[in-house]
Amino acid sequence: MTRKKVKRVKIANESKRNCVLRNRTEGLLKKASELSILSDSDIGIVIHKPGQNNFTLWPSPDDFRARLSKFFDFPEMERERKFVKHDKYLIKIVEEETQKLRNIGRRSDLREYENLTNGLIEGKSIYELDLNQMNVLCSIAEEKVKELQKRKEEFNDQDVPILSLAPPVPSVEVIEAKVPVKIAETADPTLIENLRTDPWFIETMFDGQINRNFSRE
Amino acid sequence: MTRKKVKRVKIANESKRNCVLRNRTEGLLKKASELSILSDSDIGIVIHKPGQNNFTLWPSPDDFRARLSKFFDFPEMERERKFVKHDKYLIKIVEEETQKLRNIGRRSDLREYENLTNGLIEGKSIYELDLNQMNVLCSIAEEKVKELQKRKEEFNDQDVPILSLAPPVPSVEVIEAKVPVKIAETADPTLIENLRTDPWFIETMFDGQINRNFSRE
DNA sequence: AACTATTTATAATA
DNA sequence: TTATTATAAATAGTT
Repeated sequence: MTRKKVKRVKIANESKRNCVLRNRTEGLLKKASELSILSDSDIGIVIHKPGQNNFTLWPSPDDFRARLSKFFDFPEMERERKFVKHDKYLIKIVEEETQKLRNIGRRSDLREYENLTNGLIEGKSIYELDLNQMNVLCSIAEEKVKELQKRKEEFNDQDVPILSLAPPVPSVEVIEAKVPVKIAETADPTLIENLRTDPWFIETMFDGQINRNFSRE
Repeated sequence: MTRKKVKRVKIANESKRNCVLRNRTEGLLKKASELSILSDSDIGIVIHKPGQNNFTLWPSPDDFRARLSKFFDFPEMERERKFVKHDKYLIKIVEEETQKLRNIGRRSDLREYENLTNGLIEGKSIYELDLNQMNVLCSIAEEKVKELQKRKEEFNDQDVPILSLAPPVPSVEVIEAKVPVKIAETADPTLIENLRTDPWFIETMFDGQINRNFSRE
């Protein structure tokens, strides 16, 4: 029974991760088959688990190659490769997250968070953030950590990789903040540096925004 | 609102078909994104609407190519291309269809139908069927047509492409039938020939069984 | 591999 | 297009 909403984070437990890979691959291929038939289009899918030398090609490798070569028969598309648009569902997820925060009845840095995520949608990388923006994100991230820790106590869930974010750090006042708010317990440079390189943090805050979708009318 | 169970047939109405393509493509990419993150694997998808010179690549074309080239870095896989296994979900769908027929309290040709679909699962093509097998399929197909016509009256559904199967034909006794049953109103050679080339029939009876899945452990 | 409580996807509609 | 929502389908945790 789907007891929890799915968290968009790599599953820590390996056997569970492989189980999800098997089950969801089947689901994905079914969806692809349906889409292909219903809308009369050709679809090719490749799935690879890094380090496994193990590939799934759908449909058969022959069909897959045929579909690919059709694409490569259009070399003029090369010139358009830079036309990249964002996946709609990712934008939607960010909007929903923002709305969720709003509903919790949030503080003044919410507006900054919104600006931030809008900027990210338009292509800003996490490495271009200024200190205050990073602090805002850290603040929100920390709340997420607390939520997760609480949930961990409730469910003894072993799949939430929150350990890398502990322990709590002392508070620091933010200098040169665009939005002059005091952000408690988040501005420690070590924590920020940890976060900058923490895959869980990046995926939690920015989900798959690095991934992009390409489509040409 | 999803008012109906989805039929695995090409949608006749063009604007609806395009709508489905848009909506379900988004869904498919979302699923792919989730699978990729949750199970820590690389996925590439190409979607092409024939005649449109319009390709969707996911993730970005660069990422997509990178994932592909990883695959082509394993030339020894060429030797294993013939190892093709059937999509589990297709086998499941056939089983469910068979079960549905069984539940309707079916006739003696059900066993033949089962043998038939088993054969198809093991690779037999629709063109290898003998006359009786074709008759059995036609018999069942005709019932499906009746169901569809009934449903059409109920819902005035313009998307069911059943016209090509009408009109009804006179009955013929089957010769050399493995299972000696008289199959009414189905054995007219013209109808059979029509069916053999009717895409709706092929897709309805055999769904996506032509599609195959390749996987190597 | 089967079950089922939930979440998620989506077909028709507005 | 976008939004809504009733229903169908997928699936996480469990057995």
